[in-house]
Parts: sequence; structure tokens; C-alpha cells
Amino acid sequence: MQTHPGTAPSERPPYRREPRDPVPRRVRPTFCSKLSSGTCYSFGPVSNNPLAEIRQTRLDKAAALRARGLNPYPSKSRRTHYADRVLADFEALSGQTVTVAGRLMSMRDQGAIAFAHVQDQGGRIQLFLRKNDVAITDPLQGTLGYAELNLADLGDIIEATGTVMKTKRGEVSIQVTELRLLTKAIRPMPDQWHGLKDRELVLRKRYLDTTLDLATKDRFGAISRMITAMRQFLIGRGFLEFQTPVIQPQYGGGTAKPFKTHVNALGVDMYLAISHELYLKRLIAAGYDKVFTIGRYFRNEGIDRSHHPEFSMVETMTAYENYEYNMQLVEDMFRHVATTVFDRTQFKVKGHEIDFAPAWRRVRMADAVKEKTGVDFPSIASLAEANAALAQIGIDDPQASIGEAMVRAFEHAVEATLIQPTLVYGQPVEISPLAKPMADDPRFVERFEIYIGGMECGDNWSEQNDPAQLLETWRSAYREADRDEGKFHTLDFDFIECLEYGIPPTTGIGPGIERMAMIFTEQENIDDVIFFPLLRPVISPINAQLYGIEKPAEPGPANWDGAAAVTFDEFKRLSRDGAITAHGSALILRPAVRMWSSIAPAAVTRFTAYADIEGLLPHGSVRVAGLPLPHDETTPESAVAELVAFLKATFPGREVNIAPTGKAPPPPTEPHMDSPGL
RNA sequence: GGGUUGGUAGCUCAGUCGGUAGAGCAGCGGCCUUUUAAGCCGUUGGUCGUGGGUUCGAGUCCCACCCAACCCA
Repeated sequence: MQTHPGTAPSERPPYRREPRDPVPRRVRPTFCSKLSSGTCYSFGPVSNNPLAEIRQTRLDKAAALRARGLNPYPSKSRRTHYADRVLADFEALSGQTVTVAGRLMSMRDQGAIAFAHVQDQGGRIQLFLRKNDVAITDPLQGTLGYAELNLADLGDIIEATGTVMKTKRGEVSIQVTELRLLTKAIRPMPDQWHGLKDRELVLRKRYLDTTLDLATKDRFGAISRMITAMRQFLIGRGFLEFQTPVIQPQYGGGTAKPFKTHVNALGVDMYLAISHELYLKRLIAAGYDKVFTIGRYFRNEGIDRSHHPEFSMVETMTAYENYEYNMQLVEDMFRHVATTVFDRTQFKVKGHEIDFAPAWRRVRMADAVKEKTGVDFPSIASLAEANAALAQIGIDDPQASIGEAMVRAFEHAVEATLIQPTLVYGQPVEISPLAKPMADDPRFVERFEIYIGGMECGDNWSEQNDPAQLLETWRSAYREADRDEGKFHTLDFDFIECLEYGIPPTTGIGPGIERMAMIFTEQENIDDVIFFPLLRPVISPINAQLYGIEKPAEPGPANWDGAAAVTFDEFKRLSRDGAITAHGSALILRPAVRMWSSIAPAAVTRFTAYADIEGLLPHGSVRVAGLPLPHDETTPESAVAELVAFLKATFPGREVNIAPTGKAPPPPTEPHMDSPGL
């Protein structure tokens, strides 16, 4: 072990500036460490901004490390132990040499000794550094000596090798013999004692929250293990896991507003999945009897404490079984997650103690409604009567069918009362277009919903596999005008065809992972179980300054919708003025050349070219007309060469694609030259 | 969609009646060989969310907007 000879004044760390810089900070220009020969790293002008100064100090330190032959960002670590293993195995490891690595969370410098805490995935462990123990700075060994300890900052990723010991106060520590810096942090960590309190910062910078708040970190770790547990549970019962498409030509399998997207390579609009079940059923048709997917779902609807536009479900399909099989499956799965991941069956949900150990209550929806409201909907013969019954129990909201009236009553009077895990089955056929009717009463279907803590936590049914019935159900609900409004299942004829080949009796479950996570981690806000919740994107003023991001032009895009047609020159002007901005990541050109012949007196053939451009307006396309056509060239590609060059120069970072020629879409109905913003 | 609350230094927060923007942590310069949010001395650091308005004077009062949270629908 090398020892450090001591620190003479001439060996001061190089980033210290002496004498102090006499230049007033507010007017000081961008600087690099004058004392290092390292590369200058500067992301922008150093202003009077304090964060900029802290960053610059740390960049200077990185340069100082380089000047001493140390790479501030090496690729390799020598880690042998995680912190929690060292703490747990102290008796066995005491006196042994170990290497730990992680984020430097605290440093208590006492002169010739220092105490620090390093935090890794497993936990925190204290480092005990003595000047005479720690190897001196050595480029060959990559070690950082005690004399240069202040080149390390809180937040840096470091590695420490040393002997496991206990301090006088009894804390298990590592008496460090070699210290290495693995990553130089440029930004300061938030206050490690208070952590992040600002809710917005917690959500936007979750990685900081999990670093500072170990309860948050544990929570997300538990959610990850929860997903693993469900996967293992299903695989243990003979299920096969499949991937299903997120980008789908239809968005069947549910009624929710979809996210629309565009597939450039195919030149068609598609949708992000609102459901995966039609694909799981195709897998049943493919001959697999037990399948599941852990899928991502996208629903372009509201955001609140229990809804998020992007969420996940573990969705299964089981052939040759019906919904009763699934009631048991889902109950067993919840119990399995509770016991294997959380080691208990009781959880506090919205102030209620929920217990997953007893058998779950199973109740027909009609019976549950009757129990709470006294209204026996199955015995009601007419819609008018049903709506009258609704009004009588205080719901002045007439429904379109007896079944929907019953559901309305259920939502109003029953849902919130279902605290302990409850399986509600026998939903009306009107709201269940994919489910199989019950044999004894076809007004209701073989379907059940899971309720826990008054919250719906999953929807499940025996799948309708009669293609004629399903097509009829879809057709009767479908309205072209309301397409994309999420009011009904779209007409997926490819799936109907699949059913015509025949699939066996099939049933599926789809518990929402976020809802489960809220229950098991006892959270009341969905943002606390989604690591990266959806927020409006913002660039903080400070980052805009540091990274030199200019504010977007204030006038913003013109408020066009539908279509517009402009000349090439006008298009150039509007683009440069910022009235036309790119909306998508790609711009798609549909060039066309129109040819006509004048008849008399001189029979001359004329050509004119135009191109419709998608991706510039929120909806529809811009038609750029009067494109210059090179002499003797009549192909659409040659006509748009100049336009393509202009687009690439004006909207850097956007792909510019030329759609296949031949079939141009119908032209814009009317050019709107008088739109607002022009 | 409606209502309420909040946004001040990198982080956590004060800021009274409208009168020169503060503290702790972090940072920087010192001292300190067993600390536990170490301690002591010194010190840097501000687009008071954005834009208007009122005023001799605005973090504070008024208006609009942005972002977020909470409650309600």
C-alpha cells in the first residue's frame, strides 16, 4: 500500500486559483481552468448564474483530473461488493478487502481524516479515509489521492477499495486504501437532507428523487418485482408470453380515444394500441392455448389521479376455459404477488385495510345493484321503466338501454362500496360487445370486473367467438362520423376473418398494472407508481441559458386546419417567418406533375408541378404549387429537388421523405389563403 | 371543464403595512486524525414563473398567460 508523503503548499490541487480572481464575476467571460492543460468543456457562456458557476467549477475539476492523468469518465469498475452485502456480512467480511462503487452522498472532512457515504443499488456504506492510508494520485492505477480529495464532489460516482471495519461509533465502514473517480458529476445534487419537495421536480426528475428518497426507490423496485412475479406466476401455469403490436391499423378491443400516428414507410395513418386482446385471440387461433402479454396501452383521454394516457396491463387469453376459470386465476395471481413480493396479504387502500387472503366475494352485477338500490333491473321490461327507476334513486341521466341503466346505477350506488376484493360478473350485453352471452340469460354476458378499494382493477370475460354475432354487434354500433372518438369498437374485418376460421372457447384477464401497483405500494396517485409520468414538456429558463436554446418564435404556427395551397416563393417566406413550422418528426412530400396540351392554335404540351407536404400543419397538408420544373424533366422527383433541399435546410432534424408517386391523394378542397396568421 | 393553492439562490424555505432580496444546505477559501445533517472562521451566488398595469418606488397590489399540485365534475 502506498502512502501519501504529505501536502506541501506547492502541491495544492491545481484548480484553486491564487490569488483570487480580481475580475468581477458579472463581467467575467467564459473561462477554462487556467491551471490545467485539459480540454475546455463549456456548454455555454458563464453568466452571473450561480448554477453556471458551480458547473464551471466542476468542469474545471474534471480538467484538473485529466491534467493529472486521471480520466474523469473511465469505463471500468473493480466493484466486488454491494453496500448492503458488506453491512449484512460484516462478521465474515471484517478485515477483508472489498471494493464498493456508487454515488458519493456525503463527505465530512476533518483535515487528515474524512468520512463519506457512498450509495449503490443496495444501500449506503460509510467510507473512512485517512490521509496516510489512501494511495496517492496515480495515473497508472487510476487512484485519486487524499491531497486531491476536493476534486471529488458530492454526486460524483466513485469507487473505493479498502478494509471492512467498524468505527469507534460502531458504524460498519470501509477503511479506504484506494479511491477512484468513476464519473465526474457536473451538476450539484439537491439537498440530500431535504430531498426533492417540489412535486413538479419530483415528477420531472424522478432519477433525483429515487437517489435522495430511498422509499421512492424501493417502491419502484417493488413494482418491477411485481411485474416479474406476475410473469413467473403465469409461466408457472403454462402460459407463453408474446409481444403484440403497439402500432395497429385498427384500435379494436376497447372503446377509448386512440392516439393517431403515421407510418412513413407505408404512407398510412395508424393508431397506438388501446388494447391488445384481438392479437392475443389471433394467438389462440394460431394454436397456443395459454398466452399473455405485458402490454403498453395508450388512451387519448383524461389525466387524473387514477388515469394516465399510457399504462400497462398483463393480459391473458386461455382457450378451452370460460370466465369462471379466470375468476380463480386473477384471485390467485393477486395473492401470489402479495405474498411473494410484499410478504403479506393486508394492504391499506384509501384508508381501508384490504386483505387478499380470504376467498374473494363473487356477485352478479344485477344482484349487487338490487342489494344497494332495491331496483331489480332484470325484471324491468321497458327502457322507460328503467330510466324511471334510475330517476327514483336520484340519477337524472336517462340511458339508451336497460342494460346501460343498470350499469349507471351500479356506478352510482355500488362501485365505491366494493372495498374488499370483489368479482362482479354478469354485465349487460349492451356494454360488452366482445363477451359471450350467458347461456341462461343472454341479456347478460360471461364477464367479470375486479373491484378493490372501490376502484375497478380489471375487466375480464369469456370471449365472443361467433364471427357473425360479433360483426353484427360492431356494425350496429359503428358510426363513421364518430370514428376516432373512442365511442365503439372499430370494424376489424381481419379479426372477423380470423374468427371465421374458428377459435376455441376462450377467456382472458387484464388487470391494470398501475392500479395493482397503487394497491400494493399503498399509493393514491398514479404518478407515484409510474416512473416517468406524462407531463407537458418544458425547457427551464436555466437550461435554455446553459445550453444556448433559443426560444421558439413567438408568432407561432398559423392556425390552419385542413389544407392550404401556396406558391413556392410564398411558402419560403412563410417558413422563414415562422408562420409554418414542422409538427411531426418527418415531412412527407407527395409530388405530382400535371401535364396538359393546349389545342389550337399551336399544339403545345405544358407541364406544371406541385407537392403536398404533410407534417407542417397539425392536420392535413400544405400544397406548394408552381414548382420550377427543370428543362426536359418531367418526373415528380426532379420537380421537388429544390423544395426538398429547402425543407432540409429550413427544418433541420426532420426527415424529409418523398411518398411513392402514382396515386396522389385528392387535392385540398379549397385553398385557404385568408387563414388567420397570414 | 370549474374551483383552490403554489412557483423567491442548484436544493429546502423565510420575506411583516408597498420602501436597499434573506437563512440553512450545497459551492468556494481556511482550521481540524473516529465523524453521523460533524464543528468553527471567512465568502461567492438572484430573470422573485412570464408579460403587462398601478405607483416616486412592486417579490409584495391589479390583469393576462405559463407550469404544477389538490379538490370537484
